[in-house]
Amino acid sequence: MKISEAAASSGVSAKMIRHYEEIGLLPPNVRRDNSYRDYGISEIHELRFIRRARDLGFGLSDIGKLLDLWRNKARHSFDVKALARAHAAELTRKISEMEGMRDTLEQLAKACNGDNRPDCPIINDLASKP
Amino acid sequence: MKISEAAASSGVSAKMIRHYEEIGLLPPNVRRDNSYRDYGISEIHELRFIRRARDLGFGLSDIGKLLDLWRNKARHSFDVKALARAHAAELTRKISEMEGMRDTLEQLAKACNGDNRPDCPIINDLASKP
DNA sequence: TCCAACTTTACAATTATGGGATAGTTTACC
DNA sequence: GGTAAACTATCCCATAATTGTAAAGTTGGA
Repeated sequence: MKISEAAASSGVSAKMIRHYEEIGLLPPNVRRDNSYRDYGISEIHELRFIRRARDLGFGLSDIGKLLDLWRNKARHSFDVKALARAHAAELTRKISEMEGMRDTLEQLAKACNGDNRPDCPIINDLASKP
Repeated sequence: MKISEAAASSGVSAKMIRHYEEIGLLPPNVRRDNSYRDYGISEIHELRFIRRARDLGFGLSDIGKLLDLWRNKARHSFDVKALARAHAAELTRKISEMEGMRDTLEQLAKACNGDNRPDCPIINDLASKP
């Protein structure tokens, strides 16, 4: 299977497949005589694994660890669980942070007339906070 | 006031002050004879404005627009409000996305034994989603 | 005067992805 | 068989915001 087919059936762009290979997330691909990369079913599975992990917000560093665990049949599920929980906690932290921003913004926007005059609590807040 | 003092009293690092100047967010700073940048009260206020906007998650492009509005005494508050609401909506969108990730992860983690055995619903999910 | 602490500029790294250029290869069609 | 479209390869650049580092010049106090 050529790279564009692998991309289509994994949901990872050809550009990214090459990139993941370059940074060592994927092992160097065997080339055919024409120097084209060649992909089989197992590579497609790896790419889908990466794609799903990306969709869940994992960073490439975590994905590398998850791939190692996946490949390791002697893995301990608590290692996987720890990675998942740590990432979930980080997501929760970011969510809280963003909720704080959004709530502040909504509060300020609610207090803003939104008319043709210049007076605006939003600008005032930005300008006056020490 | 030298740059490190401006940094200390605005909460924006010296590095970032120079960067904001370079990308045009701040006007070119008047230099003293020694080529050192010199800051006064009004510059500190601008820097604090930027810092507060960053704390609310605005991107530098939006911050540029907000600074223009702030400087423009003939501004219309609805322009400010529109920026704030658009950013709040974007935050909400990202929050939802991340909540989805987190909830999926927590659900999978809950179903994972987290013991010494390899079986793990998290890995299974990553490996099996098409 | 000398040294520490500062400032300057310039360049690189980070994270993950996309865009483009150029050169070589395959494939489909005539 | 030849030609053109479509593909692949590699390389460099760009994004957004921030930090780090290095080299060279400046200040200020002992």
